[in-house]
Amino acid sequence: MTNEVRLLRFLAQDMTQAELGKRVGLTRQTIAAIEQGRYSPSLDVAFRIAHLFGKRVDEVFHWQPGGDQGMETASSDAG
Amino acid sequence: MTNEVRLLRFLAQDMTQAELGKRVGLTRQTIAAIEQGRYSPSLDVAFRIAHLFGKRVDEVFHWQPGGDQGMETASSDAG
DNA sequence: ACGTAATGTCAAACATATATAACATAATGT
DNA sequence: ACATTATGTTATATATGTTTGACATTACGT
Repeated sequence: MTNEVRLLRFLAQDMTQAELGKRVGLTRQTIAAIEQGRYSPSLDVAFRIAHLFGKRVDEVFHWQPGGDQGMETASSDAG
Repeated sequence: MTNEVRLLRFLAQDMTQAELGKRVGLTRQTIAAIEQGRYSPSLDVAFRIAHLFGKRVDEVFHWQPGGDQGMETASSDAG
């Protein structure tokens, strides 16, 4: 699970980690950890960050099936 | 934070909570709790569920700014 | 009436996200 | 040289997601 948080932060007038954290209700340490992919945030936090940058969650956070586990699509069963 | 999991599960050949849980790597209790909005899942789980139904995260989980806290948009600061 | 499948719900344990506090470095300005 | 700002990083504590095990209800088929 990678993300564009750091890039988006630079594009938003070089917003600092502390400033971003303050705006979305997180600490700067948590922002740093998220940017480095040390863990994936909660869905709620993902929505807050994406909304702040005017993006969709999937535009900010990039997930790949099997990047963690392996599983199929619902349609792969029906069709 | 509401979601369409239950609806999507019915549309997918009446998949059971247990079956959905098995496919995305969760227990049926966790699926039930998520459907009822008792808590919002992790971003990873949200991606797995959305992917299973061939939807985007924001199509499955509906979040509203201020539904939990109050905060602004990045552009609301710039102009 | 009985068994089974699907769901709701609860309590306790466990895993992970997040906060807080502290210390470190590099870059900037005085 | 010194202070300040932004960031990286660690340890510990707290909050919350998730699992496991159990028990209850409803609906269906026999």
